[in-house]
Amino acid sequence: MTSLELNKLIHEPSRLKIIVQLYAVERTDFLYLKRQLGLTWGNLSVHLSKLEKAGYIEIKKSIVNKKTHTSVHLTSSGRITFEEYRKSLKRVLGET
Amino acid sequence: MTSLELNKLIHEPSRLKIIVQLYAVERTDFLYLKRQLGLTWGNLSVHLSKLEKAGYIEIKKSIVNKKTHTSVHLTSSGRITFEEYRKSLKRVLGET
DNA sequence: ATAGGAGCTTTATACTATAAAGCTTTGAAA
DNA sequence: TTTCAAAGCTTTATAGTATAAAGCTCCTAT
Repeated sequence: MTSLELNKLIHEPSRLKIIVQLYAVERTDFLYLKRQLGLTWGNLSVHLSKLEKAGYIEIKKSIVNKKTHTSVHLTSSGRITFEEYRKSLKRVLGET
Repeated sequence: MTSLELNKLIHEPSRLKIIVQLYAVERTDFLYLKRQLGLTWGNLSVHLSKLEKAGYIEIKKSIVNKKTHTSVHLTSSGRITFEEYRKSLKRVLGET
């Protein structure tokens, strides 16, 4: 049963989608994620903070055209953790 | 994004495992699920109630050897909903 | 100067999962 | 024969989490 544990931080739908996106493109920004996933500012902000705190993503802030610009990328820890999550998920789903 | 919605009732890890189990065997009992998934009485009880309320499973109580015996089976609605959930999940995971 | 919007963050509320306590029946021992 | 423990749950309380609302800062246009 231990091998069937699903990382809850990643399992949450919005965060799962964030990670999947980052897994594909390596780096993206706040606004793109917001539009892509249809989240509110607050919601996305909180999710990103949690993922950052866990060390799964890195958040970089810069100034572009005099506006703050937040870009996000998956850390190798995040990448590996996601791959493990996927394996667990497959085990949970089994032969179905 | 609508097609990427994950049924939260099914997405919750314990309930997902319950459904996967039922999907495989069609009918099982309370104690088996409890041992198989390593849940407490209370926890399993609550999860089953929610799944029942949603119409995904049917709970039947009977007396076996003078003891109450709770058996559970997946309704066709539950089966179909799970299959849809699986499809959504695949779409969310995409090419990863 | 100030009004409005972009780009977030922080706080509050409402929901949900887990754990603890309780309930009922049976069976065995004192 | 009453009482003690255990099986088999259910209900209630607590603690954690997600979403929504309000707030903050910087910029640009008027």
